[in-house]
Amino acid sequence: MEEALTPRQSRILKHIIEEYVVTATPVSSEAVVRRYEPHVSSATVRNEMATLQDGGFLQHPHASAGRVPSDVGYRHYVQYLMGDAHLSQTEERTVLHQFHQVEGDIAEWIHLAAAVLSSSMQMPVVAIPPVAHVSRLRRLDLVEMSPGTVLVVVITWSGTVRQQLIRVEGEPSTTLNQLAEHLNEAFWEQSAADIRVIAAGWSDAGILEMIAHLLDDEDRGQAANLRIEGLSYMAGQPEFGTGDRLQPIVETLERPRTLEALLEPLFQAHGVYISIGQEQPVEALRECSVVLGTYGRPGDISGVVGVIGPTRLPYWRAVPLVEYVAYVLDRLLEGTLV
Amino acid sequence: MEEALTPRQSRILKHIIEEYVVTATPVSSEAVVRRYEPHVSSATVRNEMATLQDGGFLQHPHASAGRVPSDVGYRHYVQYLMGDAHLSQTEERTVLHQFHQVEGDIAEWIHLAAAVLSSSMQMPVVAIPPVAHVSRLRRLDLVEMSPGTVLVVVITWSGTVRQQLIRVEGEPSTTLNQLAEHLNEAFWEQSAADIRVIAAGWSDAGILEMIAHLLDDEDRGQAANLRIEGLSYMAGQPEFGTGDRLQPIVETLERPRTLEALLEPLFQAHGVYISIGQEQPVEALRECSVVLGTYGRPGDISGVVGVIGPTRLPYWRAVPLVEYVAYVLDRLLEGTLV
DNA sequence: GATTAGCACTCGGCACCGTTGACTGCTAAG
DNA sequence: CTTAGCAGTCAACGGTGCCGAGTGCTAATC
Repeated sequence: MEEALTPRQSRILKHIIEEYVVTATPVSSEAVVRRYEPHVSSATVRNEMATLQDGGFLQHPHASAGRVPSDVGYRHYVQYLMGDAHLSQTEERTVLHQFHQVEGDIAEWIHLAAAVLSSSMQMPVVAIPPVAHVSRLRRLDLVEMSPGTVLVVVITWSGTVRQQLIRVEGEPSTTLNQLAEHLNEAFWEQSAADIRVIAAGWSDAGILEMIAHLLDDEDRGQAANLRIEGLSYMAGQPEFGTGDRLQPIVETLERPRTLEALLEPLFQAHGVYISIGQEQPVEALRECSVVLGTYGRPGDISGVVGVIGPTRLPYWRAVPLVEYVAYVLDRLLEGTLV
Repeated sequence: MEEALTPRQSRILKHIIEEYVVTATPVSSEAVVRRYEPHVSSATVRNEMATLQDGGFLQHPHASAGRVPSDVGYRHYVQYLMGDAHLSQTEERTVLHQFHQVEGDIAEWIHLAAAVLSSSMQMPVVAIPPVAHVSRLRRLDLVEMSPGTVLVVVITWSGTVRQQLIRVEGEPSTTLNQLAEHLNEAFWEQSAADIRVIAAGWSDAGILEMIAHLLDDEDRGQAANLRIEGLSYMAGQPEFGTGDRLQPIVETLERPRTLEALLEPLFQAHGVYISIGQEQPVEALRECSVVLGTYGRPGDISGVVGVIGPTRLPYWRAVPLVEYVAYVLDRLLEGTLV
């Protein structure tokens, strides 16, 4: 274990990070003195920077360049140096106001959350609508689309709606409503597992399996609903300027599977979660960081919103913003938006 | 108007395009002779190439480079030179087989169509689920989510499901099912316009307007459902290798509005539609081409699938592939998949 | 008249190179 | 512990010259 940082070292690290995040170029000792620490000489700062580098907080691209924060440096920053920033009153009001506009529409919530985050951060965004840990049936509908084809619509406890077409052998359509009513009574508030248990000793197991499957689907259904927006912002980042650097990252972000893996731990946790560079489980995102926030009730109905960017991302803005958007979604989900 | 092309000029143009699409580098007269026209000398080909250039079919990046097809050249190619390529039997079977796997699930159809196209073409893909020109109500559901909050679920004639939360003043929930039943009877097969007319002379206009709005939504709802996938492939294209070229394009493709504009004409038409480079209405896509296919019944229920890439795209593969995928979706939509 | 060989010409790309300037690390003095 | 001073390092930059790919033209040939 290294020595703890002196107050001045902490300050210098903080300055370097905040400078580098903005300029995207290595920070020199001169720059630190000029902009932040005018009472010491650049030589002093150089000594401190060398110490910080030994501690693993900074990197040195080459001899005649300034310093760049390392993943460890960023981690230290978000844990000890950043403080807990908040949005300003007016910013909070602006965000809230936008959500007021779409109060009723679940699908729009998550869309808007993505839009707010990505336009404000100028970075890609992931947003997952509220999904239930264990889905229970709230309502079932059977609608005849054409002779022999029935649309099964399942509404889950969390308000997600899923549908699937199935074919049936020529049954009189009058039965359909009655059948739906019957199933609704029988399986109200049941989970996929429950339904499967009952289905075992049932004659018409086919449609029940389908219903159970649709409920299942929601559990692992983040993939379907998981949406990433603002990928174009990645192309604007100087570290990913060339196509060959950019392509694997965008490809990874487009694939729902890897994102799912990225978000997996979140469904247990609560609050804001930050993963920086190498900490990432996903290989291709080794030069990226994510700031994620959960909303809803962990283990029950919950979702995730967050931003993704290069490790050089303005954590001090991302964290409070994600925090606040998650908070608003939380309240929306509780139906208590004032 | 220029002279019509001689057969040999046509052949050379065709060769140059097919070569350039694969190699992405200007094609020299020597290359044409070597690979395609061994019975004439390079000087002859040069003369023909000069003529083609005068006709506007080719471009000449600089004096010591080969020729590159122009937009006019590509247009000529797809109209007269390409012929009507088809997928091989085995390719068709492969595609069909994949669709068999997900026969029941509407949402999966369009997803799969996108996956098939983008993985086969290695290019971005747009895919719009079937939307109705005029949506009619097939079924309505009212589900109480929590006291005072009701989820309105609308199933349209084309099988799209849309939902929205509304708040109501403390009404006994027993009425809710009856109310839904009542509304279902009253508005079965009605369009948004119809409902609005009736709503005018009705006491409880709020919920009716909501229902009408959800039906409206589907009309302009392409935006919500419009999905573009495989953006990462754009980063792999040599013409968009640098971030500053790539960014405006990806940004444009991510914005549903501009895509909608791009697809607008399609909802009237039928068959495969090709737009090349400058022909595009969208400014930022001046160096891109799209190959789009419609499925469904034009003017009624229809959707669009297609690929987007640099003008240098393998039209001879894109066209039959899009054609076939659209054809399969067509049949799926008719419920006649064998 | 169409084709072709031959040749001069053009121009982008690349490697090379010295210069510049931005920073650092070190040392020795304060 | 701090600081001034200085030598050392290295990326970036602009210039130069060469190479080679590929053309356009011309004159000879079929």
